[in-house]
Amino acid sequence: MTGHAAPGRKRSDAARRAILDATFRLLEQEGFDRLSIEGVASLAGVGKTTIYRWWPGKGVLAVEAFLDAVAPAIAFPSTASARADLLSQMRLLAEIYRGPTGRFVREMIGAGQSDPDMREAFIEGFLAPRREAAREVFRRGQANGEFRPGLDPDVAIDSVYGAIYYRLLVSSGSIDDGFVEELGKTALNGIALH
Amino acid sequence: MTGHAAPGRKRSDAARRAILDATFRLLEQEGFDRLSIEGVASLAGVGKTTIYRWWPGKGVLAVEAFLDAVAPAIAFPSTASARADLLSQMRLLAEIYRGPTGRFVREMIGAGQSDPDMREAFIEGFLAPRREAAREVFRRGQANGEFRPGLDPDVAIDSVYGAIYYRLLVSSGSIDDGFVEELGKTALNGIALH
Amino acid sequence: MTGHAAPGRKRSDAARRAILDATFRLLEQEGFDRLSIEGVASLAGVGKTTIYRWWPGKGVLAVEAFLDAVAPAIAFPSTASARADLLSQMRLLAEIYRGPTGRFVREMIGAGQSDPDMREAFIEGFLAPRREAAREVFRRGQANGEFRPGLDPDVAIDSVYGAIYYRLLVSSGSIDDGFVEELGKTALNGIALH
Amino acid sequence: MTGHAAPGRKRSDAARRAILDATFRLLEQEGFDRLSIEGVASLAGVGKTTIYRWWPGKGVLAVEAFLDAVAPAIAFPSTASARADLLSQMRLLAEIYRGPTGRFVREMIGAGQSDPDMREAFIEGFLAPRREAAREVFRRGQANGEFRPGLDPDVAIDSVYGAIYYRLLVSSGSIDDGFVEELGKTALNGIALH
DNA sequence: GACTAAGCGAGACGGTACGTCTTGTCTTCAC
DNA sequence: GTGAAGACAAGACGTACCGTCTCGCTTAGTC
Repeated sequence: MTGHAAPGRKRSDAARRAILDATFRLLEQEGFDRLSIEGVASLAGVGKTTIYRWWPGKGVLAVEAFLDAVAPAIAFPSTASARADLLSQMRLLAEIYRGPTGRFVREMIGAGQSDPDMREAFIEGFLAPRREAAREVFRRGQANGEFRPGLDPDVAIDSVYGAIYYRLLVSSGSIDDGFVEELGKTALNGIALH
Repeated sequence: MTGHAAPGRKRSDAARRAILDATFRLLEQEGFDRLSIEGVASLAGVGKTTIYRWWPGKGVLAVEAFLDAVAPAIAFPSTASARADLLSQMRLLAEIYRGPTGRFVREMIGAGQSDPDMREAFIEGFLAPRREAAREVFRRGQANGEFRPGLDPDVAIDSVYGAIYYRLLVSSGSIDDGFVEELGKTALNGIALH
Repeated sequence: MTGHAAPGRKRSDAARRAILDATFRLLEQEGFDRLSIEGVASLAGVGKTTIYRWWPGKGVLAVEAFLDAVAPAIAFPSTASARADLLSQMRLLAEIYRGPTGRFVREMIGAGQSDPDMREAFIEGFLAPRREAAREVFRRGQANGEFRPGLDPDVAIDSVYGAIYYRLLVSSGSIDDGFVEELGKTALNGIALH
Repeated sequence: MTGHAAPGRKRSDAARRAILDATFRLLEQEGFDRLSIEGVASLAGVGKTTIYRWWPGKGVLAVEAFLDAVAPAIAFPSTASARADLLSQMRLLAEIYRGPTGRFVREMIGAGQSDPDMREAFIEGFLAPRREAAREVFRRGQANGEFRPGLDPDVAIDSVYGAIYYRLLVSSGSIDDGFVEELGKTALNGIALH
C-alpha cells in the first residue's frame, strides 16, 4: 500500500474529455498531419500545459482520441468454422478500412514510423487486440484440422493481414470484396500448384 | 516542337548534385522527420529558392535523394525455377530491409501517407519496378505450371510481399531468415490443409 | 474587541520564515527579474496559495524579504554638527550602495516603476525612515544656524540624496568617496559663485 | 572598400516603421510592463522573427520606439546667462516630465535596472545628449565666472538633475514649478549658510 | 557587343507551431 | 481555516521552418 492519498487537485475529467473530443474533431476535419497541439488546446478551451501534462505529444494524443472515439466498436464473430471466421474477419476489416477509419489507420501507421511512442500506442491499443483475435481463430483452425499443423501462426497472419495493410498503405489497389475473396483463396490454398 | 532553344542560364548540375547529396546525408543522420529544406539548403550551400524551383517539397526531394544514392543497386537474379526465384527475391528484400535501407523505406512509406506527391514518387521510383519484377516471376511460374493458374498475380504478390512490409512497418517481429523461409512455405503451400 | 478568538488553524510562522528566506536567497542569486513566485514556493517547500494568501505579488514579497534580511542594520550616528552628520550619512549610504545592497535597491526602485504596491512598500519600509533621519539632521542644522533658514528641507534632501540615487540608477559614474566629498562641497556650498 | 554589396533582400523599411509605430502605440496604451513582442508583431502585421532579427528584446525596442516618436523634439535654448539657461533647462525638463513623457522615462529607467542593453540604449539615446547640453551650460557658467570654478561639472549636474529624477522615480513629491524654483535656489546657492 | 531571359546565392519577410515558463485561481486532502 | 500539493486557463517566451519575395550576380542564347 502506498498509504497516503495523492495530494493536490484531481485531474479534471472535463478537460480530458474536451481534449479528446477536440482532437478527434480536428483529426477528422484536417487529418493527422495538420493536427496541432495548439489547435487542440484552442478548440478544447484548454491550456497547452494541460495537454503536455498528460500526453507526450500529438502522436499519442491522436491515437488515444481515435481509440476513444472509434475503437469501442469492431468485434469479430465466432462460428464453428475457422476458415469462415477468418474470411469474415477479413471482410469486416476490408469494409472498415474502406470507410473513414481507413484514413485514420493509414495516417497513424504512417506517422508512427517517425514517432515510436505513437507507434507503440497504436499497436498496443488497436492492432494487437485484433491480431490476437486472428491468432485465436488460426489456432482453432489448426486444432480442429482445418489448417496445416506445422505453420507459425504469426507468419500466417502476416501473410493474410499483411496483404490488406499493404494495399492500404502502399499499393493503389482498392480493398474491395473481390480482392478479399481472391486473397482468401490465395492465402488459404497457397500459391504453388501441388 | 518548340523549335527554339530556351533562353537564359542552364540549370546548374553542381547545385543539383549538392542538394541531393546534402539531402541524403541529412536523411542518414537525422531521419526524414527532422530533415528540413532549410537544413538542406544550408548544408548544400544553396539558396532555398533553388530547391523550391525544382522540387515540390521535402517529401519528393527525399525520395529522389534516396533513389539517387541507394536504388541503383538491387537487381533480382533469374533462374529456371520460379519458386526458387521468388524465394531468392524474398531473401534479398529481407536482407536489404534489415539494413539501413529498411529505415529509409519505413520512413518514406510512413511520410507518404500524408504527402501524396511523395507517395507517388516513392511507389513509382522504388516499389513499382520491384513489383514488376515479382510479377514477372509469378507469371513465369504460372506459365510453366509451377504456380496455380487461376490466381490473380497482384493478390498473390500482396500476400507474399505484404507480409514483409507488414513486419517492417507494423509488427515488431524481425524480418530474419527464419521468417522468410516460413513465409515461403506458408504462402506457397497455403494455410488450409486442403 | 470581537470577543471570539479567530477560528481555524493559526498562521504558520515556519512557512512565513521559509518564504522570506527563500525569496531573499533567490533575490541574491538570480536577481529580482528572474525571481518567481513559483520558484519561491518550490524552494521554500510551500504551496503557491500560501504566498498569494499573505502577499499581493512578487514585488511586495521581495521588498519584505529584503527588509527582513538587510534593513535591521543601517542606523545613522548623531553628533553636535549637522554638517558632519549629513556628510557621514552620505558616506555611509555611498558605502552601502557600493555593496550588494546597492543592487537590491536598484532593482527595487526599478521594478517599483511598474508595480505601485511594491514602490509603496519599498518607500515606506526603506526609504522613508532614512529620509526622515536626514530631514531631522537638516532641521537641526537650520535650528543651530549651520544651514540656510529659508530652504525647503525636502528640496534640500532631494538635492543631496537625489544625486546619489541618480548615480546608482542612471549615471555610469561610481559612487566612490571622491564623489561623495565633491557632492558634499557642491550641495552644501552651492553652485553659483555668490 | 569592402567592394561587394551585401547579398540578399534589403531590410524592409515598411516593416521597421510598422514595428516602431506599433511599439509606441502599445507603450502609450498599455505601458512598458504589459508590452510584449507578440503584441507588437500582431499589431504591426509582422512576424516575430522580424523583430528578433533587428532588436535584442523588448527593452531596446521600446527605447528606440520612444526615441523615434518623442525625442526629436526637446532642445534647450541658450542665452547669455548660464544661470538662466540652467534654470530654463530645469523648468523645461520638469514640464516635460509632468506630461506623458514622464511616464515613459520612469518606465525606461525602471526597466533598465534589469536589462543592461535597454539601460545602455536609453542612456545613450536620451539621457546622454541632454546631460551633455547641461554640462555645456555649466562649463560656460564656470568660464564666465557665474559658477564656482573648482567644482566637478558631473557632480554639479547630478546634484541638480538628480533631484528631478529622484522626484520622478522615488519621491511622491510632484515636479511642479515651485519645486523647480526652490531647487534652483538650493542647488545654486548651497545649503550651508557658509 | 548589347539585350534579354532564367538560374543562382543570400537572406528578409509574414506566418504557424513548437515546447517551456510563469501567472493567479481553484480543488483536494491533511492537520 | 491554514497549509502543501498540484491541476487548471491563459498567454508570452524565443526558436525553428515554412514557402514567398526581393536582391545583385552570373551565365547563355538571340538580336
